[in-house]
Amino acid sequence: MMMMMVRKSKGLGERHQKILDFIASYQREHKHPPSIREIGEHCKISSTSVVNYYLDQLEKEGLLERDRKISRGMRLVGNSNPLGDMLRVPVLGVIQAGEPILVPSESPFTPEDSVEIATSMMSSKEKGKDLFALQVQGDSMIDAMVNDGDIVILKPAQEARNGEMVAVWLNDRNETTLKYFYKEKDGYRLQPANPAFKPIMVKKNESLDIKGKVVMVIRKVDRLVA
Amino acid sequence: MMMMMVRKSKGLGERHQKILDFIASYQREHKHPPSIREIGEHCKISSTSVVNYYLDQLEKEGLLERDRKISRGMRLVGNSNPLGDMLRVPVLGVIQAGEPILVPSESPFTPEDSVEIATSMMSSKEKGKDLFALQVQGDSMIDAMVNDGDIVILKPAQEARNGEMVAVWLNDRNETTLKYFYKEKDGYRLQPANPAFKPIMVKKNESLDIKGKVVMVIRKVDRLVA
DNA sequence: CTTGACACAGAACAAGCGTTCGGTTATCAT
DNA sequence: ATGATAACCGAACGCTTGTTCTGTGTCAAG
Repeated sequence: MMMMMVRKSKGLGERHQKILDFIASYQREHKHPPSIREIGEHCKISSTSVVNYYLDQLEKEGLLERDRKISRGMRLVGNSNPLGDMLRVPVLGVIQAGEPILVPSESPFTPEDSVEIATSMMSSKEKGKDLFALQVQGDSMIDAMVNDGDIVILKPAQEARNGEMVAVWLNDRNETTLKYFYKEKDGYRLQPANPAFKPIMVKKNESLDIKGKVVMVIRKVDRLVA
Repeated sequence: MMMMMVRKSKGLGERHQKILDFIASYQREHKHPPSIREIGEHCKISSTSVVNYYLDQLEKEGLLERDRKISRGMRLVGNSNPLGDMLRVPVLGVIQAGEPILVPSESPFTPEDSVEIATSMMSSKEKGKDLFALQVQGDSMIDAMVNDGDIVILKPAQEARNGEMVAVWLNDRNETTLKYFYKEKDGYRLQPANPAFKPIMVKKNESLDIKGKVVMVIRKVDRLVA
């Protein structure tokens, strides 16, 4: 006689996990959910009703959501969900001292590369798709706590409110830099993120060229350093 | 007589864009692609054949991929694709000087929160799901170029290779810190990421408690700073 | 004025697919 | 034993959905 998978409703069974894993991997590969029959084939379940049976259980346990009556109408919930909203932010070039910063309109070429950021990591209003990214080259931003190789995500802007971190072109110093912006009575104060560094004071008559607001800094540490 | 949308094959039309946008928003909402008829309804196209007609064009222009014969078998390609592979990394707690670092096995509770990272941002081998994240509290990591509030993504580890950034518990100093790890002849050298700081030398007999390797640092700058 | 492409509509067809129902086997408490 | 329940199978039903075919009005080139 055939052996049944004995589980008797004590939590998640092997079959449940296998189905969950398959949905995740299928979704990763095809970018859309599998059909009931496809799940059945892969998990060696010969009847669609059994797959449906398991899917219902997974839904009851809150691991899956189903849109009844519509084909492939399912999605994984919680940590197992491999797909999520993301923004593809184009990396327009590099930012370094001594060279003007690129802004989207100035970029002559299509972005060579881009970085993907989960929308859940973005604050509500930065989710517009005008964001762009730059890779920091050199150690000139260490006072802004930004390392060589870091990726900064920027939102185009020509002005800023107090406390916002901006990318500015300092004409008299001939350099691009990242600083917290503060408007003061006699001009502007550009405060480094690192409290060990002193602020830069810019007088009202001097030109202050804000290029964008920094919304995120990302550092991949998988590379080695000397 | 009825006015036709005249486009005559010169690039992308208004209709094409509307369809693209609808697929993206539908996918964002339902986590699976729409059906041809759903596209038609929303874009005011009364015939499924016309939707199919447009979908074919979008595919030819490389903006869409289609899995023929299967329901809702389509996906956006390139920058318009709102969905992508991501890892949900649990934020297990905070890391701060003076307190031991949490490692996954020590965490007694389910993660309160988590951060979503695109797998494309991860180097190949860190994609296992044993990663965890900690939020930095305080300014004690500024020599590691890590700011108050930053989120560090860690991979559990008890040992490290030269050049890797590790989270260590320094017993004699009674603090947690992030440093680049180097094994030397008489012990270990812990190098701050910021070149302005001096390395910490640890002798062989002293205890060096590596808790994990840092694979990424993320800083959300949308919050304001004093 | 014709011709042909383009942009549609509508209907019909055939798969794809979720759902349901009757039936079977195994395990377990009573 | 026996009934209840969980874990299945297989088949049928019918809606969903992609596909295809015929036809129509528009517009620009010849």
